[in-house]
Amino acid sequence: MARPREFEPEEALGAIMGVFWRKGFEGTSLQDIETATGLNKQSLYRIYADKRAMYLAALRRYDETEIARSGETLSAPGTPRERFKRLFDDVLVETAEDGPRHGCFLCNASIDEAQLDDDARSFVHAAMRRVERKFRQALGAGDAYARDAKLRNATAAKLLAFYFGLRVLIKANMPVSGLKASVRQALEEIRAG
Amino acid sequence: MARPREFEPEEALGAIMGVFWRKGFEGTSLQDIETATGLNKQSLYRIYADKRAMYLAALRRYDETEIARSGETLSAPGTPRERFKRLFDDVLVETAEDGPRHGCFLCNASIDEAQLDDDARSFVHAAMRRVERKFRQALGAGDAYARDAKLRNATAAKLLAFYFGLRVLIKANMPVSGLKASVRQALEEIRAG
DNA sequence: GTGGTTACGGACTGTTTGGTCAACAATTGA
DNA sequence: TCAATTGTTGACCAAACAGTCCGTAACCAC
Repeated sequence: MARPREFEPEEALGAIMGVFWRKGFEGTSLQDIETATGLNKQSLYRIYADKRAMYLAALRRYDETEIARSGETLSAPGTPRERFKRLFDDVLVETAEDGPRHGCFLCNASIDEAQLDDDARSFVHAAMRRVERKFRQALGAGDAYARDAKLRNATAAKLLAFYFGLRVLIKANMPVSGLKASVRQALEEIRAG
Repeated sequence: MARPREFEPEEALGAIMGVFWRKGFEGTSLQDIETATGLNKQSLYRIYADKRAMYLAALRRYDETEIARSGETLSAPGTPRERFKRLFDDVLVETAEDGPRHGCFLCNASIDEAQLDDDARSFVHAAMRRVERKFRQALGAGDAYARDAKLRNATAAKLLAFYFGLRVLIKANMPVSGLKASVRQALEEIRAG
């Protein structure tokens, strides 16, 4: 019937996610997206209505890949402390490899918020709430937290703040030794068993 | 000798700080700055070489006002726990008044980082380190921390991550009740005396 | 007052922005 | 082979961008 597409939209979305993640919404130009995907505007606009739709799709993709991966890390077997140790260790890997420190796309997006539309803003908010719920579930693997919902929720919120703060500090290039020490302490405060 | 200035540069800088704080570097146009200050471009460019110089000046102003105020909050008398309670309560005030949730300008700037020059990046980094030192000093008011430098530094780094994360969560409009509970728990974990 | 000097404000510039258009190329079904 | 349909491409657009220029207004010393 018609000419088939010469590129893979899913691959392109990966590249779009990467560039928005690194440079933010306002900081990314269509030119940047063309370069990152290897496509030109017309092909992009055939798939997405406008730049904001691309950004929203990038957020969704981030949620489906990175956030989902963190969710799996947290839901794999182990005590709460072991689970969060895995999560934090994954984050600290970013500091080891001497590449650019992206930070957390959700976190970055929520700070771009001023120039975001309502759709993106509420998506970010919802995604953060999902992460919080994952944190609660992971804590629920420990007796102390399984018994006490109030303690579980407060601890989840505290760890969520610590988690996002950690990613900001990593992005701001703070010394790794201090960050590792802070993670060690945060983990110790999670009740054993 | 010559015509005197009709505006107060210090006042204008306050307005510049406000707009960059709210909208970020890329998100703020010269037009926005003109509106915020009530000045026109020519008067602005007479004081600052370019937009980046304005941003850097805004960061400095933030450091001299907001960060300095937090420093005073932390260095006023009291146990470490009391001191951090004052700091966190100040932050939570932002959630009560139903205005826009600015977040922390340092935090916002470190995420804008991609499009920042080296001067701004290193200024943000240095300011964060100063905040960290203030945290350490505040902890030093408690015997347990005064005795154990390693514990003090790890706790300071942990509280720093929690603090920045809290500000991100506030900006992302997370429910206040959870944030308050997380603060309560973070404070409880600070050793008494 | 007058001359020298400085501040101000609007008009202007070249570039980049997000987004569109129309011509061309390639593939399919008949 | 030929129409119909779709993908790709580079040219194009108006608006917004950071930054500049210059004529005019206001002030000071004298």
